[in-house]
Amino acid sequence: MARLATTSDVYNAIAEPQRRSIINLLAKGELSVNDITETLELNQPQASKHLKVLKEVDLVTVRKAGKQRFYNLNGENLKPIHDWVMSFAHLWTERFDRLETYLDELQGKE
Amino acid sequence: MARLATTSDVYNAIAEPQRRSIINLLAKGELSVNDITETLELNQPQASKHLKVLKEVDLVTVRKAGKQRFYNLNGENLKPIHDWVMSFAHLWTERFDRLETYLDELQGKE
DNA sequence: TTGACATATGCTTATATAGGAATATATAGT
DNA sequence: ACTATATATTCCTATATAAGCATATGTCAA
Repeated sequence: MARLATTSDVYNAIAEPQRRSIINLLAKGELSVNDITETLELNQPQASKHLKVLKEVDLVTVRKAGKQRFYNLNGENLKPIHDWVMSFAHLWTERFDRLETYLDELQGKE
Repeated sequence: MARLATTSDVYNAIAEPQRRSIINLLAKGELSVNDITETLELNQPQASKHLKVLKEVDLVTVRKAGKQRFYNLNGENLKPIHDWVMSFAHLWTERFDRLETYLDELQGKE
């Protein structure tokens, strides 16, 4: 078997550099396919394809407006990755072990 | 072109579920190839191959001891991913915006 | 050296893309 | 209906694996 389909796995979805670039762009606010295409200097079909992958793992949502489709980042679905990577943060920052406690406080979990 | 080679990109290296499992295991301490093979119920060659990929992106290091090779997690190289994902953390936690400041303090960057 | 154990590498196969080009679909305006 | 614009989809190709299997390499012990 080959690698898992990107459409079934957020980790695979963000493994593609241009998809990360798209995510970076969308973090600033919604953009049309054309905006993304031009900013990243992609071919339009490529942009649509990457957006499709991101949509399938629910990392983005679409808003229809006339001829255009405005894509929005659905960043919450990066949280599992965040949580996973965070569990290793203590490896590069000794004082990071206080972080978890801090985060709990932040979220009011006490 | 197809996807970027896993050997050149940490994001691709961790896109493979079993490699993440290996990383999870190594987080608790160094393990031999055999330990990993048995714990994850892999074929020995597969374990070696995954470890090779992880080694090539410098996510693990090896310690030779007789016939065995003990692999150690080199978690610092997960930091770029951590940093990237962290930049979206405010999207799922409103009060997360205080986090960056906190992290700077933690690391003494002021 | 011979044998046993531990690990790495090579080969083959099936599959999953990513990109390019062409085309299809959708929507708005005239 | 016709046209222009915006976006999505299809087909094709080259490439990158991941797994399975066989085999090679490395190391220790008798």
